[in-house]
Amino acid sequence: MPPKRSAERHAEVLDAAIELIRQKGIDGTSLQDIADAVGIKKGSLNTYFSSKEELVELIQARFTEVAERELRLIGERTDLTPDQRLRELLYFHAEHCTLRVSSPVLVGFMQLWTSSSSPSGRHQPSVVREYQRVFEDAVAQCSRKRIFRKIDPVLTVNGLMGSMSWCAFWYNKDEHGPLRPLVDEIIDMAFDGLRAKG
Amino acid sequence: MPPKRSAERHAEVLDAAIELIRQKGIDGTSLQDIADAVGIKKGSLNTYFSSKEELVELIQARFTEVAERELRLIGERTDLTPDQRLRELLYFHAEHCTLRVSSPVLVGFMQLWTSSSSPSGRHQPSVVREYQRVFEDAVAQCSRKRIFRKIDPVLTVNGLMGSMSWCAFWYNKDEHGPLRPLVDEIIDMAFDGLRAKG
DNA sequence: GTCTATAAAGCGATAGAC
DNA sequence: GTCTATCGCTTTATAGAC
Repeated sequence: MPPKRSAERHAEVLDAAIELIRQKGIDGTSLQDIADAVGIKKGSLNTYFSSKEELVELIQARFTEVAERELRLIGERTDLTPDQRLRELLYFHAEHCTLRVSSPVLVGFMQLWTSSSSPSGRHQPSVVREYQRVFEDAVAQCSRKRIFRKIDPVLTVNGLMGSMSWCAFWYNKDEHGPLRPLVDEIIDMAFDGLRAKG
Repeated sequence: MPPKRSAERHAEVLDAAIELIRQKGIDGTSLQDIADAVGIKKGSLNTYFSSKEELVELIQARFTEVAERELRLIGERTDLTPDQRLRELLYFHAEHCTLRVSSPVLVGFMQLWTSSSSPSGRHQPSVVREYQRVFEDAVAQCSRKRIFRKIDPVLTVNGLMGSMSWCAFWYNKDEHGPLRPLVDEIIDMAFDGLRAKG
């Protein structure tokens, strides 16, 4: 394999690793698998990361970065009503779980994501906690504007995000077609149960 | 370690394996771990199963067996209205995912469960498919009795089961207390969106 | 039924030549 | 930047003594 410019190859390695982990999970993906996919030898991988643990951290960082940027963009949209904003947030989550992270690895990421990197303390606010807060705030705002009735935002978000995340388990593009209309219908049903009466 | 009666030891080995896999996942649990937990030597395990793959199949079979029995029992209860029956089914699923199979291993089981053992064909009706059918039938019956409005049972069940399964990710007994009231509240919100108008 | 011992394979990590 | 080669470790699986 001829040498390539570093940045280019670096991205290539990361992409291949993400795709393999998407299919087979972290434990199921060996460095040999990744090297084969890129077309280099296993030993050469240490140019791009010094250990498998570091590789996982790199992927995790990219995953988080993408999510946070998208969430911020949705939050900044002033053309949406609070419930429309919540809908966009939920759809993003469904898409993120379904299309970018497949079910085998979703739990792995959730665990990595949840576990605080700091060893001290027990249950620090983690990245996931902040991620979820965005959804809870959106629900609370819907309640405040009397679009939703008075509900527990945390429990509501847990229920809603479950319906979205679960798409990763049953949704198949070839079988079901585009994801958006399916998710919209699920959200419609859920929102109907949350709306203020009258 | 003194010899024990076969059936007794067999159950002991299976219980230990389930508990370890619950905590650390399938890949994260070695035969050495299981042998240590039972207090026998690794090599002795082949008395109870001939390979790790067979062990996983044994556990999977027990898991499925329990689920099917419980579902059948709920289905036979004549004291429940259709929506109450659906609620019990959903609660069972939440409990099954949350208390009996923890999040690290939930996906593993889902995959094993989903994948057909028969190599021919692509997407046979799997055990999961039949499991889900029970829920779809319960939803359809709610629609027929005009308790719910006219809705797509498949999509509805996917949404509802997602909310239930997701409990495995966020629910913590010490932090949240009993599971039942939380699940009931989520189901209340969801059912409110499904009820027939007027 | 349990043990010891070992085979055979795969893993991540690293050193050193080019 | 890539390769070869190898180390040290863990894994599953198996054979044979007691």
